[in-house]
Amino acid sequence: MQLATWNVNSLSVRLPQVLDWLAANPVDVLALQELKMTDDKFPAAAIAAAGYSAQWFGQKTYNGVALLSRTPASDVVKNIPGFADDMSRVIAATYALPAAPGGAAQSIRVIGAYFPNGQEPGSDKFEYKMEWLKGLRQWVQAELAAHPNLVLMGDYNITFDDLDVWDPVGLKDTIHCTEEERYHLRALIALGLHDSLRLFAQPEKSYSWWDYRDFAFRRNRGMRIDHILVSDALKARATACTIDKTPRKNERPSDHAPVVVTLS
DNA sequence: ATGACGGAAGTTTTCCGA
Repeated sequence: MQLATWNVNSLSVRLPQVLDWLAANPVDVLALQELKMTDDKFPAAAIAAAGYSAQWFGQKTYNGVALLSRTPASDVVKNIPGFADDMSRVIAATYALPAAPGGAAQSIRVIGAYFPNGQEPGSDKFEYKMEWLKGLRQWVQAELAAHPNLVLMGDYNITFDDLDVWDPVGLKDTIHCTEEERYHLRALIALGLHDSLRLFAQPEKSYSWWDYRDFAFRRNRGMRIDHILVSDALKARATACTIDKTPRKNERPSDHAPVVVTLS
């Protein structure tokens, strides 16, 4: 089974690339972020024609998340229960999980999330990011208790450490790299989650986002801010995790690349 | 120090992203 996450920076613009990518990478579940469209504009028919069912949660202009899947979703939740939010940032669903060898059929809980950007430490948007992170953690803790097989994936807008940053000195304490943000990321890990990418050997300077400006992709000046966190039970089944830079080489790319995890 | 690029809204310039 494969699951992936991709911030597409406008699904209207990127739909052909998403369909091309799915044709080449027929993952079981794909979480999308930054749809930047209202729900009535979601291209459900084109996605169904590609063999995927979809759950989506959009809004005008900004944000918006979706889950595309080979099998139907159940128990869909939009945004964080108990955390009032007028932005569409979270969508969760449950899917059938193929039984492990000799085991019984199971289910997998998938949470796709577009974490707040935060703009600048000390700003109102940064404060909102901190409150959102607290609300998310409280809810994910309860979800983990209910669902041993859990994946939390999306655009976290946080780096774990210097390895995730092309210029850790120049970008020290700037947005995505502050100690406050990283505290919250480690707190998610402390719930019993694991950073899929670091379970496996990776190329040096592996990033998932590059600025559109200044030839940042060509110079590999990026950050790793898109993550797939898996629960203990799924860590035992994880066999690979990769960042696919191929779509970032398209003519009109998203600024993010997809991240893919493989489970046995 | 600033802006660079890209998208949306919407109409010419502004907000926002990361």
